[in-house]
Amino acid sequence: MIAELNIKQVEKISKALGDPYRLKIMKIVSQSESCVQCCDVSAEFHLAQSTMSHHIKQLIEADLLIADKDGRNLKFVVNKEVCEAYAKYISNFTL
Amino acid sequence: MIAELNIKQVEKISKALGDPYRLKIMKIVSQSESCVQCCDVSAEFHLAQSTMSHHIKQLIEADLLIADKDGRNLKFVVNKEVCEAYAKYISNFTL
DNA sequence: TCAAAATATCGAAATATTTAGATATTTAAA
DNA sequence: TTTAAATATCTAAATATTTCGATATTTTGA
Repeated sequence: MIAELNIKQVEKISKALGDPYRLKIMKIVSQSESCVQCCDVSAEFHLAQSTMSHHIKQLIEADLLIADKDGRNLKFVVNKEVCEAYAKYISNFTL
Repeated sequence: MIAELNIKQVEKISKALGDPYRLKIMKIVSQSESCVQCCDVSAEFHLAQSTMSHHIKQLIEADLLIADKDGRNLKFVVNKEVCEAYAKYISNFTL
């Protein structure tokens, strides 16, 4: 269980989510049964490979995705704890 | 009750939250008992008035704050429904 | 070992965001 | 009615982000 996000983390997560491609990546990963790889996600977009790599890196650095290098592939899943902690932080604005 | 946010709205809200000043504004407004005004918030930051105005505008345009012009003041409160809808959208990444 | 696949990194151009100062607008109060 | 207060808008500079192409790295498979 993640304690609480600090404001710097919330800023970074918000920034990571403030892009249409990265939001779609989150959706794809979250809706997939198993781990997803970069090349799976890339196939869905008309973006250069280096651009995709950059977007995915931002999601990983914001801790929204957990990545695991598997051979020459990079697999990832949604970091549920961080998503929940972030959602909770936002919800607290309504108290 | 707000139906569901679409991805464009989520992107806009995330962008609005991806800035330290705007996050602090949300915190101040959410923690205040009553309505808050621009000049109250401005007092907390070392930013030009035009810059504050710009930040607040972004929060209002993202529907995170509801503003109400009261004489020469602009009062605002947190838009709880939108915050909840946004938090829910994020939470759904963990399903 | 060599070639191909998957991803990462670097450099640079294009675009977007942040910020402040100057000025405008609107309203309240003297 | 004049002045001051609160906020908004415009412009331009500074900074950050997005994107791509080229190249590097790592690993698998022939």
